[in-house]
Amino acid sequence: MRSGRPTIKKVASAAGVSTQTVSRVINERPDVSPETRSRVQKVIERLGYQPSALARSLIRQRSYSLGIVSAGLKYIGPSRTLSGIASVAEEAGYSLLLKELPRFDANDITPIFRALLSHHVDGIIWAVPEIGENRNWVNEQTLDLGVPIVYLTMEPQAKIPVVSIDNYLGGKMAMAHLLEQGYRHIGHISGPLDWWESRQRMAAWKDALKEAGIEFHDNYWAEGNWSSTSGAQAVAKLFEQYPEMDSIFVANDQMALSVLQTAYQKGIRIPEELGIVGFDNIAESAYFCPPLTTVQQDQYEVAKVAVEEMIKIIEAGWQGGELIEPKSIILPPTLVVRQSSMRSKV
Amino acid sequence: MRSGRPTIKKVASAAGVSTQTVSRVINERPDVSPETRSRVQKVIERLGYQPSALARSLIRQRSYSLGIVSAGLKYIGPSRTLSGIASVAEEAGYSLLLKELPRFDANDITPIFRALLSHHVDGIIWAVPEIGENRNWVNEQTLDLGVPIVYLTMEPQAKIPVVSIDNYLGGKMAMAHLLEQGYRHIGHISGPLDWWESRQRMAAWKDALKEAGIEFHDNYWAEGNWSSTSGAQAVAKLFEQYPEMDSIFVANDQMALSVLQTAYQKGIRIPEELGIVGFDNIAESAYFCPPLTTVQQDQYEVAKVAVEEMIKIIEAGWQGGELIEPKSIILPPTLVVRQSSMRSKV
DNA sequence: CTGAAAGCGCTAACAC
DNA sequence: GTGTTAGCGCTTTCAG
Repeated sequence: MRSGRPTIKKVASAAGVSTQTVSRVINERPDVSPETRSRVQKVIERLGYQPSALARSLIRQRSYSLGIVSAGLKYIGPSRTLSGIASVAEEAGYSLLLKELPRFDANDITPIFRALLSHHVDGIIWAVPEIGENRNWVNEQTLDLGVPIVYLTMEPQAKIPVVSIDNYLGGKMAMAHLLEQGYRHIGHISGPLDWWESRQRMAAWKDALKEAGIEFHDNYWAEGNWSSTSGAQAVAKLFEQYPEMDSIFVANDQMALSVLQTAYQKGIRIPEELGIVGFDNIAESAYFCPPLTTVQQDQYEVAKVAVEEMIKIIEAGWQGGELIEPKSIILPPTLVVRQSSMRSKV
Repeated sequence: MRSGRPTIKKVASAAGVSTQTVSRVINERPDVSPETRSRVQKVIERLGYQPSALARSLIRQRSYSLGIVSAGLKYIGPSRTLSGIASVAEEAGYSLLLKELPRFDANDITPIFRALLSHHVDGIIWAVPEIGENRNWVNEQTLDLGVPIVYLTMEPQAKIPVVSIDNYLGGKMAMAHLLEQGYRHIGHISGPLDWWESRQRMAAWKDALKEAGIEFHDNYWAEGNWSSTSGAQAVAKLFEQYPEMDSIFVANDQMALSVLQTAYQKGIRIPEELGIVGFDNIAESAYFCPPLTTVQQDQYEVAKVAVEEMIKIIEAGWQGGELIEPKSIILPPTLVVRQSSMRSKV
């Protein structure tokens, strides 16, 4: 069988004290005599004793662990977010229990919550983008889990803590830049419109056109599904539907990549004949041909803020003080200007 | 305070039975009368009772949870691996405790193990690539954690369970393809040479040259650090050092991307004047200009095999049967041929 | 078939 | 300062 980790009992008997005294030592309580303390310390070292987080969680009714629900980890966005969550949580002394949804639009979330709660997590970070109906449960009355939830990437709502990038603002920044560069026939390749983020980015495009006094037509945009493949199809459609088009605001970098490829194949010069702005600033986009102008979202910052918010809520609830009024936090993206949109060299 | 989840006691008293009867019901033991069972079931439903995984782990000395140690989650490789681990573990009924190392070459792994063990994980999957000295501890005598460890992406060793892609074979496949296409002056851009994977890929390049009777010179290769930026520098160096070069085997797709960009800027035609093969098959590589030939590693499969192996070891150890002889599992990659290396159109 | 008692590893509350 | 008792939520004997 297993070698068996030492328990508090073993340490106690090896040091010739009671388990309570050992407990006091490992919790750094003041009421232990220096001699006893150091004697116990030595035994702990020698035996390589490590207190059981499980037993502690049970008795303290506090686990110092967070449940993280994620989806699409094989994509770069979600994994960057997770990476941020992991490092910030680590630093704050929280462990992470990870659950990945099999699909973005997974509806049956009950087992997820059950599993997380059965491990007594102190809070849950819902790091799944808002898509279609996949947030319907948020306001259900039955949703009293007894632990706080912080949501990432969803439409801010009253009484719910949400942390997200301002996708609308990002779209506006992209559009302002294109307009400033003198482009007037700006097309749009959107993400799937059941995604909240897609709709935000598209709304920014529409509003920017309107505000610039440019007429809008349904031929001016096409829907993709974030993949490069869908981007290639969307841009082909746009070239047909909108021949005067002189630039495109593309809802992510992967799709923008295939726009560049298509333009290259057709001999269309970028940025002279066609300006391109993407969204996300993936690592590769600085090395596209030509380098891609794009809206950068700082996923790490989102994660950091989310974890900090989570911990704040947990501590507040636990100290019995009045509960924190849940608030939404929307972070601004930044525009990274590169060659693909620099028509007017300054 | 918290609403407080119902405990087995509450269920028991609400159903008018003892706690073990409830226990028997939730564990689907046969020795409960149908009437009692259904009565208890109903109370469980009504109260939304969920047994505490913590308490269970404590008493069963078995947590059904795995510790996953990862690094560089913001990169696509590690996150694809994690994604695979998450879904396979989920399916097998195991929870995941995630720890991310702050750096790839983090040396102080003791706190990681302590944290994981304090949560009574049944096993640990070490999903950190082998770099420099970061595996020195593997064979230390002190490393008797009492739980099995499965290692990903490292040099197979006796008595240690390792799951990895065959990087050497991948390199050989890339080289065989280039040679078959008639390229003879094949350069190499390696990853950082303290990475085991880099060395494997580079060794394949060298050996393939040798086997093809092509002389080798130190001017024929340059070292990168996986990033596109480093790839740009490396290829610039190669063009200088090795003017006759007619093709390059690049150790990952990101660096290959900047080779394509450089060639484009210099007006070098690909694949006619310069053949390129990458490694990884990231999603974007099919949309590079031109589309990139590359060696595909199936990270998901690696993850799947690793989790299955882990569970096998756990179950074997737990059932008291003789321990499984640890074995290494090396999976073959596949070659994805695209335009960047298709000099001889068939 | 069902319940009572003991205990997983730890800590809170009280004694001494 | 230190030990004793009780109990977190559950399961495992062992009676009945």
